[in-house]
Formats: sequence, C-alpha cells, structure tokens
Amino acid sequence: MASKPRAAASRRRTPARTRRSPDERERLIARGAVAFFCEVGFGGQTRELAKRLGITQPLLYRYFPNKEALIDRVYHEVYLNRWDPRWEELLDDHSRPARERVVAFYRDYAKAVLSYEWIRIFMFSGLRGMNLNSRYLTLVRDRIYTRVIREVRLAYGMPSTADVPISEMEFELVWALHASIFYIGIRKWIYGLEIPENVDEVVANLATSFFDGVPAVIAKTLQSRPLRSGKGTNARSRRG
Amino acid sequence: MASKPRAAASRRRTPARTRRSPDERERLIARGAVAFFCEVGFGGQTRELAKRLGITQPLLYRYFPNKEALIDRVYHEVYLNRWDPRWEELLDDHSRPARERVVAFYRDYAKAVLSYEWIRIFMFSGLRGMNLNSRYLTLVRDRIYTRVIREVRLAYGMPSTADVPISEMEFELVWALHASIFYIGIRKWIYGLEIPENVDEVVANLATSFFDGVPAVIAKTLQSRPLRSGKGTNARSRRG
DNA sequence: ACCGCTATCTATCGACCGATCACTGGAATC
DNA sequence: GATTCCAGTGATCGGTCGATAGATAGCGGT
Repeated sequence: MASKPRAAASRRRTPARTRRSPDERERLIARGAVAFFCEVGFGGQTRELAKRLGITQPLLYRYFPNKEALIDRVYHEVYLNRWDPRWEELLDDHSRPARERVVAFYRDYAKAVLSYEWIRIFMFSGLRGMNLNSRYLTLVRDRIYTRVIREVRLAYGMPSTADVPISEMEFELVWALHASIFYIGIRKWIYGLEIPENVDEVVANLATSFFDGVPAVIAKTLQSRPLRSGKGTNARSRRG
Repeated sequence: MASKPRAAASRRRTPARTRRSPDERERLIARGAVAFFCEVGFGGQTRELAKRLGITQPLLYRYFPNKEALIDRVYHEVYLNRWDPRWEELLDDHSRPARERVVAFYRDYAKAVLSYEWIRIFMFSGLRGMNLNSRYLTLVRDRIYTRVIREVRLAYGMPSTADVPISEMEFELVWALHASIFYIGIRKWIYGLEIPENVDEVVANLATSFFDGVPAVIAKTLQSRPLRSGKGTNARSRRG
C-alpha cells in the first residue's frame, strides 16, 4: 500500500516543486539560513528552515553535507563581506580633520553593524564558544582602534603611537565608545527595547564627545599608574 | 525478565545514592541548573545537568514539573536577589558629593553585574525573546538612570528633573556609560577576550569621565533639536 | 515527442531528549 | 528488627531531529 502511487487521483498534487539551478538554490538556502538562524539561534531545526524556504528538509542536505556546514556558511555570509576596506582609507585620509574622520567612520560603522543579523549572529556565535568573535575583534583593534588612537594623538599634539605605544587605558577608551554604539543594537535587537529614532545622531554625538573628551581622560590617567593587563591576547609587550 | 531483580549478584551496586532533604536537594538542583544553563544555554539537556549534579535525570522531575519550570527557577535565581536596594539609597545620600556617589555606585554595580552567570543568563534570556531583560532594564532606568541624571543636573546647577523632564539624549548618555561597563563583561564572558586586570579602576575612570563630560555634551545637544524617539516603552508623554 | 539527467520529494532510520512510572533501599519510628 | 515512608533509580515511552535512500518530476537535448 505504501508503494502504490496514488496518481490516479483527479487532481495533480504537484507540491510547488520549483526546479532551480544549483547555484541559485544554494544562494537561496544560504540567505534563508542566515535569516533563520539569526532569529531562532543555531538550535533551530532544519525542518523549520526548509519550511520557510518552501522546500523539503532533505533538499538542504543536497547542498550542505550537514547542519554544521550550513552554520559555517552562515558565519561566512555574515562575518565576511561585511568589512569595508574603505574604513581604513577613511581614517588614513589626512586631507580631512581628524575629528571629522573619526565621527564619519563611526557613523558608517554603526550603519553597517547595527543590524538585526549582525548583532544576533555575533552574540549567538559568541555564546556558542566560537572564537570568530575574538578573531574579528582583534581585527577591529588592529585596523581601527590603533588608527583612531593614532589620529587622536596627532590631533592633540601628543607623542605618536610609533614613539609611545598605545596604553591599555587608551584602548579601553575606544572600547567604551565601541561598546556604547554596539549596545544600541543590543538594546534593540536582543532586548527588544525601543531606541531613539535618530540613531545616526546619537552615534555622531558619542563619537564627537569621545574625541573631545579623550585628552582630559588620558591626561588624568597618565598621572596615575598605568593599567596592568592580564597576560593577554593583546599584550604584545615581550619584556621578560 | 524485565521485572526479575538481579539482586543475587555478589557485589552490591549501590550507585552512590546520597539521600538528602527535599529542601537541600532542591537548592542543589537550582544552583547546579544556574551554573549549567548559563554555560551551555537553555538548550542544554536535562540528562547532562543531572550527570553534573551526580543524580539521575528523573530526579529533576521530582522537584520541578518540567524543564521550563527549571529554567524559570534559574531566571528567578539570577535576576532577583541581585538587586541591591542600597544602590538607590547611595545615590540619594546627599551628604556625599554627587560625583563621588555616582562613581561609587557604578563601581558597586559593576562588581555585581560583571559576573559569568549574570552576563550570560542576561544574554541568553534576551536572545530567547523573554521580556525579562526589558523589564529589568526599565527598572534600572526608573530607579538608577533618573537618579544619576537628577544628581548631574543638581551638581551642575541645571534645572531639576522635576521642572524640566529628562531628555532622550540625557538617557542616551547614561545608556552609553552603562553599555561601556556592561560590555566589559561581554568581552570577557561571551567573547572570551582578555580584559584589563583592574576592572574596578577602568569603571571608576569611565564613571568619572562621564560625570565630568556630561555638561559639555548636554550643552551642545541643547542647541540642536531634541531627539525624537520612536513611540516607545519609555515615552510616558501622553500628549494626544 | 521521446529520453536522460538531476533537482526535488516521500518515506524512514537511528539517535536523542523530555517526561512518566513502577520499583528500590536507606533511614526514621515504634 | 520489623514497618513505614519517601528520596532516588532503572526502564521506557512518545516525540523530535539530523541524516539517508529510493522514488518522482521538471527541463534540456535530440
């Protein structure tokens, strides 16, 4: 009975089987997987994902060997292709005032990062114990934070970062700015809180007051002893 | 065969059955559940939790009707009993300078909040779509943010919050401080990054520079138009 | 119009997981 | 030291979920 085809029925029960090219189907699945997993987390079920895609669950396994590969694809989809190389160029462009550049960068960075997908995938991958977050943030520190501090030093006539290495506290100040911006996304996309309508303006204010307020803080902290960091990812100091 | 007891075996196979009072066992389970779920997330399996507790999985169901009840207990264990009523008293204590009070509060708050359990449970519950986060943060805003802003206003001779209601941008400034502190915990307990050894000092610096930097920012933003907020949780303005 | 290829589907397997139930054995009571 | 009580266990059920295998149907080539 199970093997008997019931095609004799009057109505063809074509289950909306839309045949697509492998390339297109894979893109569709990858895109859907990003939307799906960043909403429900990586514990989401493949059947549910398939249902949202309008396909059957086994079809996923024609394009991805297993669920983990699908998740890896989501990571690549979200983490890569989101870094804008022009950010570094922008911060290096000495034809514009430093303050303007820093503010412009953070406005742009916030626009790229304060999205539902980015914020949630970032958190999910962090909680899952991936080291993708730390790798990404190491990139941010090396490519962005150092540039921002370099420009601040230059703008206020402080010694260049080549002469006096960046202190832990300086990094912490940039971290604080980064945090206050990123947390806007957390408030909205994770806590479900309302945030100001004009995020761009808030970000601009934060970046501006950072730039204006930094020298006072640095001057203050230079009087006290410097922070000792735990033996760390970023401690490149190899003084024996 | 299934019902036949195989007690005739030579060696007593007592499986470390330690009998405890119901109260104590429930506390043990609740405590273990907090440690377990905040590590692996709420998708963690009851069998694994039981194994860590050194008991069998069905025993969990003697003390909690189902997994969801266990999770609820974890929430209560972490969310409640963590709010310190003295925080409000501290911020209200006009015998000390406002700046000192704000800094002292944030040092204390950071000490309570920058823990593995709190940070991770907070994130997990947020990603799970609970509204516990927003309820908690509404509490923070009403009990803490308003007091902080009130004291800042007072300290700098600005109109009282009773006369001129707190602006969106003022809230955003406190949010930024909150974020820069909370994010230290995220960096450590979610991203697995190294953070400065002396967190207390960093927090003190952040709170101090917040207090010192606020008037300049407020003055600047008062010149421009105020932020319009999306119709929101916190918009108590009932102007029809 | 037929054929072959393969994208897609139906059916199902095996492991896992939350939950239930009847039984067990340690200790308190007499 | 027999009895009772109940914290704790072993066994298992029903549902879920990732993954596989064989059947089916849409499309291009001839």
